[in-house]
Parts: sequence; C-alpha cells; structure tokens
Amino acid sequence: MGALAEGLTRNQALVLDRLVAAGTPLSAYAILDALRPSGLKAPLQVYRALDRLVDRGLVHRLESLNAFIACCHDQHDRTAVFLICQRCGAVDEEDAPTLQGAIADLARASNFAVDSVVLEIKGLCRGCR
Amino acid sequence: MGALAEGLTRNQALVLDRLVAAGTPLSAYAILDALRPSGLKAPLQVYRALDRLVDRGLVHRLESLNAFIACCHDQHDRTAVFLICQRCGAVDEEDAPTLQGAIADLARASNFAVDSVVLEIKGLCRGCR
DNA sequence: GCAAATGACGTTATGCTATAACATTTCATT
DNA sequence: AATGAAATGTTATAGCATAACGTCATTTGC
Repeated sequence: MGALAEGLTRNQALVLDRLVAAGTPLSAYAILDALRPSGLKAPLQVYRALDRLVDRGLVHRLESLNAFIACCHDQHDRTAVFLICQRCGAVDEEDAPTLQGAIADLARASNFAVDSVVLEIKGLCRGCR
Repeated sequence: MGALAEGLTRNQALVLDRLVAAGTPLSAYAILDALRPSGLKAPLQVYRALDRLVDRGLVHRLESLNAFIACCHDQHDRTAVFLICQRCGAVDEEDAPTLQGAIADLARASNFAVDSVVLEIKGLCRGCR
C-alpha cells in the first residue's frame, strides 16, 4: 500500500490508493465496497475523504459520471479536460491551455468571474472508434 | 400555457412549459412537484419527458447541478456552454464557436471521436461579482 | 382490413448518490 | 494538561434516477 502523498489521513490514503490502483473512474459506493475489508463502513467516510482529496487536486470528480478519478499529473491544475470513452470507459485527462484561454476569453466577454470549470467530452477513444 | 413546440406530447409540453416559465434550472423532482396539480404523479413521467426534450435540443441537462434548463436559443446545433452563478443561481447559455474549435482540435490531436460535450463554468455573474 | 411494430403512458418498486446531525476521538500547539 | 481544529464513527434521511411490468394509441406494411 503506497503512501502516495504526504499528509494524508488513513481514510484519505485508502481512498486515494484505491483510485490510483483502479486507473479508471469509480463511484463513491464502489470505493466503499472495495474498502470494506479495510474497515470502512459508511458512505460518509468515503465522501469526506474524497472532499479533501478533491480540494488538494489529487482526485477529480467527473460530474457526468457521478464518479471520481485520481489525477494523473503531478501538478494539479484545477481545470482539467476529460476525454471519456463511451465504449471502453477509459478516461484521458488532458492539459488544454488553448481551451483555458478560450474559456477565459468567454468569461471576460460576459464579465463573469470563473471559479471552476467542468469540461467533459464524451465519445470514442483512439482504440474504440 | 403555450404550445411551445409542435409535436410534443402532453407530458412533454407540461415539462417544457414549466422549464421555460422558470427560466432557471429545475431538478426533475422540482418539476414533478410543480406539475402534480396537472396530474403528474411519478418521477418517471418527468424523466421520460425530459429525455425526449433533451434529445430534441429543447432542454439541456446541467450535469454539475443535476438539473435541467430550457434551451434559450431556437436552434441548437452546437455544443452549449453554461455560465453558472454560484451566488444568484442564474445560468447563462452561451454559443462559443471559439471553444468549439479548440475542443475539436484537442479531440483531433488525441484521435478521439466526439459525441457530446459537457462544459459548465461556475463562478460569479456580472451582477454578483 | 388487420397484424405487427413502435412509442408514449401509468404505476409500483427499487437502486444509486449524497448529506444532515450528533457524539467522539485525535493531534498539534500552547 | 488545556485548548482548538480537524478527522472520525454512526445512524438516519434526503435527493436523484431507473427497472420492470402492463396498457394504450398510432403508424406501417402486407
């Protein structure tokens, strides 16, 4: 079991380890089921750990899947772009500076102060198209 | 009570009218509660109507809110972008060709075939910032 | 015409997702 | 030790969405 990042509590480390091991999105309840042998018993234990991990940028929430995935980059830019394959379920996290710029431009034009961005693209990945 | 579009069934028209009248996002259950006087009784009646309306592009689903909003444009051939104010709850639907282009470029670079795009920007609107 | 296919509808039941509320524990700092 | 902040454990509940059944009306093709 890896100490994948410093300063994590036991529950947070368990949840993060599980997500990293999976490499794919997992629902909170799937995580809970996987961690029952480790002693977790209630959804709230998982949700609380996920909240902290998302705050730190170690985990991303996929709104369109109601699921969570470990961040695959070491630098945790808050605005990630996800390519979600509808056939195989793979999720690719992209860094998209061009998109960041376009979003910033759009927000500026509307006089809108951006806090966070949800950008999830669904379709078929390279291997499945 | 407008016949807001042709070819809608009674339930679909009820749901769409309610969303248009609201002008803001509504959850499926909020719609159901509003339409109980009109005879709707079960969530599935609302969800089925919403499915058809979303298929036609008359309604959008806001993934990050688990809610639905009437499309404010008459034609909707593009992917919509939503600016969601975290303070007043207003949702602004934008047409963003520049973003479309950036998304297409990104997908092309990853050899990813885009089916649909979820793009929801949260922050403070002009009046609330 | 009439059978088959289609799609909407109604209803009950169920499952999945997420948080409220409250008591307790842990741990760093003073 | 005393304090305060954060994490934990637990039960209960709220909120979101669909499965599975049967019915009805309309369209399509023979």
